[in-house]
Amino acid sequence: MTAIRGARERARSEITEAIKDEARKQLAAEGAAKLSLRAVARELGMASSALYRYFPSRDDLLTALIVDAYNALGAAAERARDAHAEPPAAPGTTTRRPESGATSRPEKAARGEARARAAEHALAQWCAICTAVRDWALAHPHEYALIYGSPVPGYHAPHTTTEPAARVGLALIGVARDAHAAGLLKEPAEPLPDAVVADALALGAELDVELPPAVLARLIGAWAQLFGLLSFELFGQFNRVVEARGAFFEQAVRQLAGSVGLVAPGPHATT
Amino acid sequence: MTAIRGARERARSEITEAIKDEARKQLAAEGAAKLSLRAVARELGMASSALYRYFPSRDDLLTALIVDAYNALGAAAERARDAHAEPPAAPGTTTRRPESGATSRPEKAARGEARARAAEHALAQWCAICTAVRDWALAHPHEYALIYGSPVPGYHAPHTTTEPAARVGLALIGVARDAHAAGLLKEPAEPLPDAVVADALALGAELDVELPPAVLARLIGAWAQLFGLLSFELFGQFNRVVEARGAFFEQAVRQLAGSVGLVAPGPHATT
DNA sequence: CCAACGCAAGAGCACTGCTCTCGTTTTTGT
DNA sequence: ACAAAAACGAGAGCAGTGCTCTTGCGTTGG
Repeated sequence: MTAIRGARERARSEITEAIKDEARKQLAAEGAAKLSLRAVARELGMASSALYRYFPSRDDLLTALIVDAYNALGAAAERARDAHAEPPAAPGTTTRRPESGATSRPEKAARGEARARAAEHALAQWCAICTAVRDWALAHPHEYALIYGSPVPGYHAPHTTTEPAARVGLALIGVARDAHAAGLLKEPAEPLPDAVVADALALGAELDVELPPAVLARLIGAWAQLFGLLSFELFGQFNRVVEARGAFFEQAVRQLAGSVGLVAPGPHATT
Repeated sequence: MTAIRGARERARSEITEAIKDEARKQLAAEGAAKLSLRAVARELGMASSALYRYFPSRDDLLTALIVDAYNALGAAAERARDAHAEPPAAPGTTTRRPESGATSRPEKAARGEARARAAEHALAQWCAICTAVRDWALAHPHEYALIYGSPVPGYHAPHTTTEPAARVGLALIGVARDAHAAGLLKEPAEPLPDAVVADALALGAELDVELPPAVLARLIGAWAQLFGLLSFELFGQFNRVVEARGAFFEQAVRQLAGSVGLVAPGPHATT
């Protein structure tokens, strides 16, 4: 059955993967523009024409690489988020504070401290996602350029790319959603154009996420700024302008978190 | 002299310009990747080899186009800024307010109103620059992709591009500088990493501009976000996410202005 | 006036994406 | 189990590319 007919299909998927691997290698070495089907075939020891059995055109190979890159980046972001997932109030796992007074402290203060810890957690998650995205981009600059640089000329993103492309955006929105559900989000009070509100509501409904339109709008802005910063850094726009790239990025990301309402709480009270 | 020997040189510069024009046409039609020297030569009725007398390689042609694009974009931004330049308190030019009471009003209130008007002007200038940049980008998407998309593979920006590339950034910084000089800038009080402060100070010294490091850092962030927004809009990342692109952009730009300290004053007082 | 230089044209090289054909191998239907 | 059908690999070939080299023509300057 699947084992017999699988022989071919497994060989096919293996070769497909080998082609993509070799293509990725050339991509990392020379960039998307210099990726050559013939060179890939040559390196794999097959005729160039045979490659067309696996990818009907060069653009299709690129599309496959794009999807993979989106998924790799999205996976990196989600991994960072999950590594900073909120621990379910397990005692003893985090920094144990002196419990000398037992429950003598007013419950309100304890709650406030828990809130502060949760808020800090949300902020850490936000920063972790952003840093993971940056790390991935720095490690795979050409793949980053492939997905966030100029689109290839005649190419219109097929539907298969839109879902992987949304993963980091969704991760960021998720952090905000959780914070909002926990009442940790300071909603910005600003007048919003009706059209923007409509877009935000539609987006919130489509993603099934409960967030004020203003927050959603700012999230999209933060999303764009995140990749604006990365594109500028990777594409050389920061040359002779920003030298401490990492520190600047960290700083900008924290400010970004603040702009969507994720505030870093002071030790006791947030002003 | 220059008129006689200019015969050749004028012909040369004319042909150079014709080549760039035709290249721009193909760029706008098909994108940078499909720009072909042979096609340009064909369209101009000359042998492809003749073209190499004017541009030693395809990358050099692209570089010339990049410089031109940076300059066109920068000029558009500066034009928008100058069109919204602060009128030198010429009476009768702006909305004339009723002077019934002559100088009966307290001087302090009049000054406050002038400050509010100036602040509004700075904000208008900021928004005008950003909108002009967006308009240019929407009108010349491929040229925008050429300068703010993925860099061409083997290509490292020569020194001639750095100056034109800085023009819109400088325009934005100029607005902030003027506002700061007029005492209209609300400096953000936030802890800044030392390395970022150092970069900001170095940049401020190099540009000879008096601005607090925090403002400069936020200006760079705003600069990156501006082009992050545009890249996302132009490269299709906003498909099925943001529909009211213009309104969203306007809104984001206003928020950006606020983040660098350019506050839109209320009719009488700023909270 | 003639050498020197700038210029245009053509041929040619190595490369690309892609198509078509032609055997071979593997899968599948009966 | 055998034949039909589908998938596959290799080669030749087409049109196109960037770029180099050589050749001849025209203008420029000593």
